[in-house]
Amino acid sequence: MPHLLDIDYRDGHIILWIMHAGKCTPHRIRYQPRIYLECPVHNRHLISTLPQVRQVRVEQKITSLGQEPQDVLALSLDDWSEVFGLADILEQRGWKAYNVDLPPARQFLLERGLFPMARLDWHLHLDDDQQTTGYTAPELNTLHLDVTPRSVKNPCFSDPVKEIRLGADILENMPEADMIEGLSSLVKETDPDVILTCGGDSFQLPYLYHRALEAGASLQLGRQQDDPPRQNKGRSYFSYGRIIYKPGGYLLRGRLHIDEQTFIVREGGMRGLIDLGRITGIPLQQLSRLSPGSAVTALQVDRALKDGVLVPWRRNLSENFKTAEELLRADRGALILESRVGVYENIAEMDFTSLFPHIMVTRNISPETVLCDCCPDSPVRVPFTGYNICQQRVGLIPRVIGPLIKRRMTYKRMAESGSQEHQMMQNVLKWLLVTSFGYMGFNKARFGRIECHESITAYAREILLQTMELAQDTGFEILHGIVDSLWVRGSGDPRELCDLVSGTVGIPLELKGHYHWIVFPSNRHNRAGAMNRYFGLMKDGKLKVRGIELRRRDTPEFIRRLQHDMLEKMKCARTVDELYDTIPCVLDVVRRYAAEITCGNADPGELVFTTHNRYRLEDYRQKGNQAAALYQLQEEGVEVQPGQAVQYIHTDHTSRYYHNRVKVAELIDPDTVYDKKKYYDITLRAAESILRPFGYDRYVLDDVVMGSEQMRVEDFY
DNA sequence: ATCACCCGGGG
DNA sequence: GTGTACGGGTGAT
Repeated sequence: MPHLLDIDYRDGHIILWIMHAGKCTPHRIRYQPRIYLECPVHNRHLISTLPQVRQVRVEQKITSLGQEPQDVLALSLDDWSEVFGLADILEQRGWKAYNVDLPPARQFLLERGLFPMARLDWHLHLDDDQQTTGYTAPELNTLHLDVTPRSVKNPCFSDPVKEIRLGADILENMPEADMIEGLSSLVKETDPDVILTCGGDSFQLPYLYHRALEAGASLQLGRQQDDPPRQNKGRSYFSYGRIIYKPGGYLLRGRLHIDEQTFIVREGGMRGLIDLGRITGIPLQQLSRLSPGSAVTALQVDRALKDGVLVPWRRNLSENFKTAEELLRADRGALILESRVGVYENIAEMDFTSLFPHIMVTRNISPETVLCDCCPDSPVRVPFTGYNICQQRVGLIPRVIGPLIKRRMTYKRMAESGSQEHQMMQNVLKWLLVTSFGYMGFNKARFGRIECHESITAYAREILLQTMELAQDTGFEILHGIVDSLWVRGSGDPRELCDLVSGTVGIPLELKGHYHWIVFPSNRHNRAGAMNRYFGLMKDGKLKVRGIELRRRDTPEFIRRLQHDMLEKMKCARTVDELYDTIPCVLDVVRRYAAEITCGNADPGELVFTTHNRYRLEDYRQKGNQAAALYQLQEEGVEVQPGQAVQYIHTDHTSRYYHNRVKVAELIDPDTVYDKKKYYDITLRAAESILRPFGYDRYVLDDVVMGSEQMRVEDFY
């Protein structure tokens, strides 16, 4: 049966790319996309005289969640390219425009009930069910594309192409133009549905197009001539508390260019992407380049549109600064306990699965249900804040999240029998669920509202407190708790506690496992318990480590190995007593690594710190290591966007000139000498992170290490 | 001492 | 087309 591979909108036409019997062909359909306008109906004739507007109809639509339908104008457009200008003119008259940022391809799919990868009948009508989990994904002819420039060390666009690989075929040892045209014909012959690249958006494709231009070769990777590569400037944006650099996407016509270095593909694979494409209705090339937050928004938009709700056009979203009062209210997050510092055995860990999504669904949290106008006297109140919640109808968010939780559970069950594909699909859905919460508190989120965010964390705190109470009532002692997890000790059966809590709260509390031993270290500066660092050995033999250097992406490989090797020694212990017995071996590890550093034998490549700069060089107010590294790169003519990685090693930590304190990784050569004293200090600090609970801080460790090596501080100089 | 700046999540 | 708040760390001033 035919399947819908991709969809495109061009020159007033929708192009459906239909796969069937190993071939993929385009089908052009005339299509007039629509925008909606909230304005007095008598203006319809005036509006229909506007040049781009083909037709104006009156329709009943909901313009705001939770309101009743009202008359609005539906404007059919001949051409979408001027839509923003048109919407601008209309809004300047004081009317409100809707569905303006809903691309024509998506409108078309929604209208016909279609979605990417849907199975179609011979008349190109839907022969599939969008919500089912029991569909078969079509066979996709998939080839991997890789391009290598001549210079491997510092690849740049001026380097000629050395080698091109497409699937099993290799093009090399020929003039560059021949190689590029060879690729074009190879793609045409093998006719893949999907071209996979590893970082194709950030390097391979822009590089190939650039080389094709330089060499005067023609390059075509799509099933039709690709758009001349747009000036795909990457963007830097703020997400998950840090700046992320996102390259512009290189999309093909009639063939999918999927870059594996995107969040959704990395977490869900091709199979997870297809699954998400089906339920969001977003074409796969675009979808693969979205953040999970945008994907979940897409699901919400999809649900809203199907319910007859219009999507307001939001432009020029200025940074709205929160007032002090708002901040005070909003930042009451979920509950985090201070851990009880120490080394423990026989600890059980229990987690609520998808706590926040479950709260949204079971407590009916949605922008239109929290503080709704219809139930001001409802007895159901959000804890701590006292907000009322709608008792009349189920909110948009629960209607989206509920089925999503169910879908994930289905895949999770199927994954239990070892299906890798279902594992990937449940994994990517997990990320949608996780971000669906954060999005609530995002001031620019489409269906976000700070009171929802607040209500969810309020419920979460109440639930964790309630759980702690039940645990204590049934004879358990609480050692640590973070948001949705609890570490307890006691003679009772933790499984019974889980069942009791699950029943009382209405959200499943799961026994994550038991620990042979677990360590909750104190703060580095005082004796208080750290709230987010611990490590322990689970009874299934796995180490669980949080918060320490090992887990950080800026940590040098050398330090990561050190902590890994230390923990490997501790892994032999089954009890706290045995754990103390391993300490001499662990100290040996520290000695070995410290000696390697002080002898100058460590590999500088393993000492590299990898950080992601938040600002551009001129915006750094404090000239630290990042700024120094950026400075060196700038001297070399390398431009670094905020969010891109910067790598450096410490070369002279005490130098008077900040830009001499480090050396950027690109400039490391065989003569580069690292700062032994600095790295010795870093090594001991990393060791301390693990050993402090056993009485070894970095000064004690210094004695232990130096004593055995018969070394003196003078050896450094 | 205080401020600037980095990182974190799961399997 | 872009979750927050916050704790924990290091390093500069």
